[in-house]
Amino acid sequence: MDSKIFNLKSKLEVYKAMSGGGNFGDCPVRDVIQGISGKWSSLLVMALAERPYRFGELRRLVPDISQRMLTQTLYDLQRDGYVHREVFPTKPPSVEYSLTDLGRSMFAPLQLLIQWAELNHDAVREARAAFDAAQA
Amino acid sequence: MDSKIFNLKSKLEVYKAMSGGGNFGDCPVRDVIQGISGKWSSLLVMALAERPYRFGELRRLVPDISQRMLTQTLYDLQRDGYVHREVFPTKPPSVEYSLTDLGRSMFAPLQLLIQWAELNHDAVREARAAFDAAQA
DNA sequence: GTTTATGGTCTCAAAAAGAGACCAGCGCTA
DNA sequence: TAGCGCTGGTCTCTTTTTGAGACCATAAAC
Repeated sequence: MDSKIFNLKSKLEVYKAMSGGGNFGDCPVRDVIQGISGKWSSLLVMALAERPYRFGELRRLVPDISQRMLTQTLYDLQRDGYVHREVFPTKPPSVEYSLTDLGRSMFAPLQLLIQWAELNHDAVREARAAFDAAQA
Repeated sequence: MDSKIFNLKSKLEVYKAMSGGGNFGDCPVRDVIQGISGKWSSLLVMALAERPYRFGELRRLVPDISQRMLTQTLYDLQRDGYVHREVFPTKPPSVEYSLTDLGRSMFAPLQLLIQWAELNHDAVREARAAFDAAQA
C-alpha cells in the first residue's frame, strides 16, 4: 500500500496549510490536475501517446477543435512539460508535436482513467438517462 | 496486458467511425472524461471519497468555489451517477452527498492520477518556470 | 426581534471558448 | 505570371461558461 494516500482529510488539511491558510487556490495537485483536465488536453495527450503528430494532422484528427484552441492547448501542454514542439525548416515550416518523458509518465495513470471510461461509459449514460427521466 | 488499449490510432478511428463519420463529438471516452475533468469535479470526488459531506461542509472545505458552481458540479456528478444526494428532513433541511459504487469505482484510477500529480508537481512547476524563462 | 444556519436560486459581470477572417512564404499549375 | 493551396498560426467577434454576490424561506437560538 502506498501510505501517501490513505487519509484524504489530513491530505486536504495539509494542502490547506501549504497554501497559506484556508484556501485551495495553490493546492499543488489541483494545479497539476487542472493542466491536464482541460477540454482537449487528455484527447491530445492520448493522440500524442501513440506517435508524434503535426499540427495539421491533429486538427484533422480532432475535427471539432478550433484552430485557436489547438494552438493554445498544445502551448499549455508544452509549457507544463508534457509536450515537445519541434519546428522543421521545410519550405512551409512544419511543426511536430510529441510527448516528453514527463508526458509519457503522466499518460500512464491517465490511460487507466481512459480505460475506466471506456469500460463504464454505458453505466454513465444509463445513470444520466435515469436521472433525466426522474427529473421530468 | 489489456489488449483494449494497445493501438490508439485504431481506437481513435473506431471512435471516429462510431460517432458517425469524421467527428469526435460523441466519442464515448470523451463524454465520460469531460464529466470528471471539470474544474471542481475531481476535487469534490476526492473529498467525497473520504467520507460523505454536507453541502456547507464542502463549501468550507473548498473555500474558493462559488456556491453556484458547487451546486452545479454536484448536480452534474449526481446526474452521471457518481454521487448520491440525500435530503434529511431536519428543520432547515440538510443535504448529504456521498459517492456511489460507480463513483468509488471511478475514483480508483482517478486516485492514481492524483498520486502522479502529487509526486510530479515539482517537475511540472520547473518545466513551467523554464518555459516561461525561455520565452522571456 | 435580530441573528444564525440550512441549501439553494437569480442576476449580472468577467473570463474562457468557438467561428471565422486574415497573414506570409513557397510550390504548383493553368 | 496570376491565381490557388498548403503550412501553422494570430486577430477579432460572438457565444458560452464561470464567478461574485444578493436574495429566499424556515426555524431555532439568543
